Amino acid sequence: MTQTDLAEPTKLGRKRDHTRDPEILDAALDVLAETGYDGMTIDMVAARAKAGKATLYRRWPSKNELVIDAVACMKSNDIDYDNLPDTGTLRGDLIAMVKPPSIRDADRKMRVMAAIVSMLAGNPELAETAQQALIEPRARVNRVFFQRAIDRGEIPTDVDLSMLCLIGPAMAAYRTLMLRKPVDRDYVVAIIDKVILPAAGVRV
Amino acid sequence: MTQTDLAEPTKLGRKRDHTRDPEILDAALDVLAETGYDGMTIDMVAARAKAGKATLYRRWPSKNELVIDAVACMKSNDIDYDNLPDTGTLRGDLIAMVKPPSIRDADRKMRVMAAIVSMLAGNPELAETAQQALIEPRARVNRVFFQRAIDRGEIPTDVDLSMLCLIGPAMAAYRTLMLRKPVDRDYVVAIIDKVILPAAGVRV
DNA sequence: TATATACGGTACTCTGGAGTTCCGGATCTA
DNA sequence: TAGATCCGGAACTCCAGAGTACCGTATATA
Repeated sequence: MTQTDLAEPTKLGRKRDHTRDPEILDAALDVLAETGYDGMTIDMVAARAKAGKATLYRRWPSKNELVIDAVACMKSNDIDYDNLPDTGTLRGDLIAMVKPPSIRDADRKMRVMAAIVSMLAGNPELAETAQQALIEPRARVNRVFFQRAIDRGEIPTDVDLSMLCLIGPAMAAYRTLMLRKPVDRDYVVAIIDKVILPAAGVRV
Repeated sequence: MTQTDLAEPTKLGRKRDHTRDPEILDAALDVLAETGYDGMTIDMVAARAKAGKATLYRRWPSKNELVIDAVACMKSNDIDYDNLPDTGTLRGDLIAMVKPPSIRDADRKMRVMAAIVSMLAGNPELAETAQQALIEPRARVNRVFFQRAIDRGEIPTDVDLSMLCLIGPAMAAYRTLMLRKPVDRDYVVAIIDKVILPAAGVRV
């Protein structure tokens, strides 16, 4: 086999340790959430990940690509759509999603969203990534719950699903980003009971 | 009268043309909405206002103070709280606020909010200014409408006013900042009919 | 073993933007 | 009129941060 073989270059030298990728991306998310996009520096990320700056630039060509990858990786360890809670009532299902780890995870996502909101307009790739990683997963869970409620006859069949799915995320985002108040369990329950369920037309 | 008189220095020289202040602040808001806080440069603002950079630094000590003043000045030409529409129904009052100029104004406020969201955590003064100029005015109008509806017996007396007032702003902000879709008249009417009025407990 | 690449770490270059200074001209007071 | 301060505009200093280069060391292949 020659060195000019196209299919198998068979790299020489020490191999890149890809187990560090998630650690670096996680550090990037921490810094991003704390300081915002422009406040975040590559040195901060490298220091937090206990890595060299060159190591980061070997893996991502620029700060922008690193941030996009970091945002994208928030999607994975998220939700198992095949094993969502199924309590038999819409309220039960919605409340079941309000657990401390879920809240903490959502809070971090909010802060990351705050950090990149002003970039979305001029950065379509980042916008698309944020949509897929931060927006869509939560809406998807809600769609499952509302569809079940429709199938059970718990809520009318003519409700506006896309609108209903957004109420929770919208209220939580507004409280975090604009009002800068904590989204705790009591607040989420209040949103469910006072806004979402009435809007869904649940019998009271 | 000596020059060392404390009360009346009686400034010499050409006087500062304060009619330019609003023009400069308005230019700052345009640039802010278009490029975000960090994307905005003093040169951009000066160029758009057809002013010299020194003129800006004569009036505001730093970029941060300029932005705070610009955000604060969005509060004024806003709403006449003594002459709010009074149609006799909650729905009528809410719909009456959905006019093209009001929508355009709200859209600009949203973009400015997007531009500064990531700064709020580390900039309490800016956060307070944004609260007073962008958040509170709209909530205040809503409170008037909902209180009237309570007084008329149109909605229950035990509704959560503070929660109700946030639904509209939260849904509109989410759609603009996160989903990056336009908040047009149809969408606002849909929010009112499908979410706000059911949550308020209006008889249907 | 010789070579090539990864590693953490440090020092470097380069660019853009905040803030300052100065200019010629205009406008104010004494 | 003389001195002071404004104006728009241009040139300047200064610095932080993106990205690059190189070090000594570690780990891979041939």
